[in-house]
Amino acid sequence: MSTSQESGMGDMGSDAVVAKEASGGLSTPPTPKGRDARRRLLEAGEQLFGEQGYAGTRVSDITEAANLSPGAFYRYFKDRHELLLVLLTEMLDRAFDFARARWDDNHPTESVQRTTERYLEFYDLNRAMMGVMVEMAQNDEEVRSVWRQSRTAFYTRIGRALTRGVTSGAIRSDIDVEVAAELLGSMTEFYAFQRYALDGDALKDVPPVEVATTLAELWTRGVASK
Amino acid sequence: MSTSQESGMGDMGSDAVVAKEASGGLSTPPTPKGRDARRRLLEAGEQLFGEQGYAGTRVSDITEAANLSPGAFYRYFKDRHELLLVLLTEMLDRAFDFARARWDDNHPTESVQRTTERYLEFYDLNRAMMGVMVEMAQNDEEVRSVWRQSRTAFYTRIGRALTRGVTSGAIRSDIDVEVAAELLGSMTEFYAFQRYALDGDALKDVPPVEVATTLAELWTRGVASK
Amino acid sequence: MSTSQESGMGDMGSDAVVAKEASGGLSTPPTPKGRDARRRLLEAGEQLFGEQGYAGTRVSDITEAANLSPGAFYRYFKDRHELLLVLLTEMLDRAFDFARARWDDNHPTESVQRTTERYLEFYDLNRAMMGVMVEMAQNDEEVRSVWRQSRTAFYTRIGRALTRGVTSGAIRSDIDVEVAAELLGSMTEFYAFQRYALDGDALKDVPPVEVATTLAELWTRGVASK
Amino acid sequence: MSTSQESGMGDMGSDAVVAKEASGGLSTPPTPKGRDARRRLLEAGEQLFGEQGYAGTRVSDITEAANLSPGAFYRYFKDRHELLLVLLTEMLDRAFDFARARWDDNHPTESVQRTTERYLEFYDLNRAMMGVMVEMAQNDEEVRSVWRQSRTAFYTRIGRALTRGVTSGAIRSDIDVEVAAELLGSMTEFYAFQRYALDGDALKDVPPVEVATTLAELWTRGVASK
DNA sequence: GATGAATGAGCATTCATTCAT
DNA sequence: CATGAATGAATGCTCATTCAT
Repeated sequence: MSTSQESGMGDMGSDAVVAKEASGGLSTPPTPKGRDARRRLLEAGEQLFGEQGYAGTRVSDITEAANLSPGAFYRYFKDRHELLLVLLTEMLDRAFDFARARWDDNHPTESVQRTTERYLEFYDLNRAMMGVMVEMAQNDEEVRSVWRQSRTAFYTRIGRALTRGVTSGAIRSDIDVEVAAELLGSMTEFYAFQRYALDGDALKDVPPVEVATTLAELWTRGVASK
Repeated sequence: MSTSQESGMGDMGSDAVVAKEASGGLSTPPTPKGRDARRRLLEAGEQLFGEQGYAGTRVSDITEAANLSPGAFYRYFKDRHELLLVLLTEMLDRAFDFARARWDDNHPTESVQRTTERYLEFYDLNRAMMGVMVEMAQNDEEVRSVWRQSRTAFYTRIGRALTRGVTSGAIRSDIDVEVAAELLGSMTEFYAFQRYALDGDALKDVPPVEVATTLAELWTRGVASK
Repeated sequence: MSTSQESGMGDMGSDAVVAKEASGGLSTPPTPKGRDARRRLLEAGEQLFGEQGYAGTRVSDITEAANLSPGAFYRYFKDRHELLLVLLTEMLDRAFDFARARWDDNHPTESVQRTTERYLEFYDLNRAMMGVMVEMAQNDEEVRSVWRQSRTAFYTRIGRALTRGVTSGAIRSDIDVEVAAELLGSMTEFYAFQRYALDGDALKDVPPVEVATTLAELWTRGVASK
Repeated sequence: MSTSQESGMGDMGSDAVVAKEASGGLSTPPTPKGRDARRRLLEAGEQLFGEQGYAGTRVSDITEAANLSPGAFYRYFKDRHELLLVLLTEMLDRAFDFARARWDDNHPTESVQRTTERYLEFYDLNRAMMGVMVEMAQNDEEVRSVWRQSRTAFYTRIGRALTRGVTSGAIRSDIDVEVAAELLGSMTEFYAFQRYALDGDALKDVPPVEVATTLAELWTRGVASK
């Protein structure tokens, strides 16, 4: 019989995406003053990239918002692009951890629902940067790469849960687990993307909880009436 | 009893997205020479936007590829952005028509599978422009708008099929049809997006047909074993 | 017996240094207007590089002097550096032709003197750009290269004259013709350089003609009294 | 009768160029630690200016190579330019001393040869900084000045030797001693410059000794066969 | 219809130098 | 003595767009 366990979806967790910031600027300034400046740049970058997109944000916008001179930026980041990568990498790492929820093999529907809620919540909170990531992925191999790694980590986690479900008999054994994991993950991710990033949540009066419920239902039982 | 009918998924089709090109350039040049020039610009634009993204494609790249001088561009399009919109609009219209498949209420799984296959095929063929659309949607309300209309048309079509299924008893009546339609559509769309536009199809050895099958299965029966 | 002949010093002439300007901008604009603009940029560049050095001359200085907008520059030259190369190449070609003088094997001293006078005259006229060339040669391999080719052409020409002199018995046969050619050419070149480019001619009250005479004497008879 | 004497070429030597470093930084720091830091900066500067040119060398490059923080530089030198001047001045002083050789009025050819060998050797050793000096002379009056003073010292030394030679009858009295001195010095200097600084010694298989011999021959006897 | 010359705003980045600690 | 954070002026280059021919 299956047991309730912590993080049934796997633990590729925190190191799924490797930090990458050594190249140009100081990732860990030696003095408190420096660390503070770096932090302010990070915050300003997230804010502005989110509001105006990557292309629409000038380095000088960022330094201004961080109360620094233009030149100071380059002490901490090689260029605008490196700042973006740091921001995205950190966000994806947080997403992976955030969406991790207690998984109960005996109640897969509820488990999916819980995870989905968490995911939607995170997406809602980070919708702006998610949009930036999508924007950039098209022409930027590095962004594509960090995103791909993150998705892979998610799909792997889902795949493990499915596999365990197949073993325990809770999940049908006639489906391609890997493909199913990608499809199910895609369903959640793109729903979130279009709801929060693309449509700006404007017309959606359906509460996320209900979406999570429906999604969990579809996940586990499909649309068939029997 | 249910009947087999053309386009069970709805018919918001061709006029779902309204052509929009009257503002600046001649959408239908009077002379054959002019029509040819315009066509060449359209082709060059699709080619280059797809290869290098919108931001990475200069007007002069396009006119060069179309064997025209830079100035000539503005006889046919108000600006670079209008060309993009024309291209996207036409593509989305074609997508909607292309993915339309005979729908059999008695065999929903097969119907979904057929439609999905068509959709993936279209996406594969137009992956480059799909990527451009995603890139642009982030910061461009007009692009967001044409895309949203297109998605809405799709979801509506799916929703109608679900409603008909509920009526006929083939589909569970306890789900939110609208949300379900969005989720199911999202699953397909994002899978296609990440497979073709983001990952470049590189590592995918699973044939699209199999994906369509799995997806149709999940659609109709979910993952639950019983 | 030796004969008087045209250009006894050789004829590596006009193609000693190959023009190189195809890379970035239009070396030959199709319209007269364009050709005129390019010419104005060339003239302004020569003027300003000469007056303020390469490093001290901004592209905007040049376009301003040429009555053009900053952007226009790049229609005709890839960048500031290409303009410099065009200017230097053309100047060195002219120098080689300019310094060519009728050479009389029976009167080597007079021949050297004539050539030297011409050379000094040319240097005087082009002192500014000569200085720029020297400035740039230190860190710019391309400049070094065009200069080296030009010097080589000169030394070869001198070497031929010496060889012919050896054959005719007018020149000692116990010297290394090649080394001698380099040394003799160096003497002239550096004298000109320090006189015109470095010292600005300020303190020199010795007329060039006298210098040419002395140099020709040293050339042919050295300093020994008998 | 002529006598063999030390440094027949004159002794404007060591003080020909006045040290100039009082303005901004400590030319002689009080503590051993400070003296060491200053020395390291000097060494790093010579190294880097030589390798990358003046324009290509940042203050931070120098301080980094010297294991100091950027700010520390300004304790020892007013600015980057002052460091250069100190370096050049010292080098030119050393050059003047180094090239000094025993002069024998009875054997002028050998004396010239010896001096030339020494000069070429020094140039070879200091080619990098020589190149920097040439680079800078174009636009920097101070550099021009220290160089001019150094050359003048050399030419004066040569001129004295010539004058003495005229007096003793070893040298023709019909030449302009001053001009001849400049020309002869130029010949050596520019040969060295183009050989070591410009062409990088790459293609030169003629050993310096042979060059010195040929040069001494040309110097004393010219190219005329009798 | 087409050309190509001209525009000029826009922006990332560098680096010598200063200064608080 | 030394550090390292901060400055901010300076500038080359791009490219969408206009317009005279």
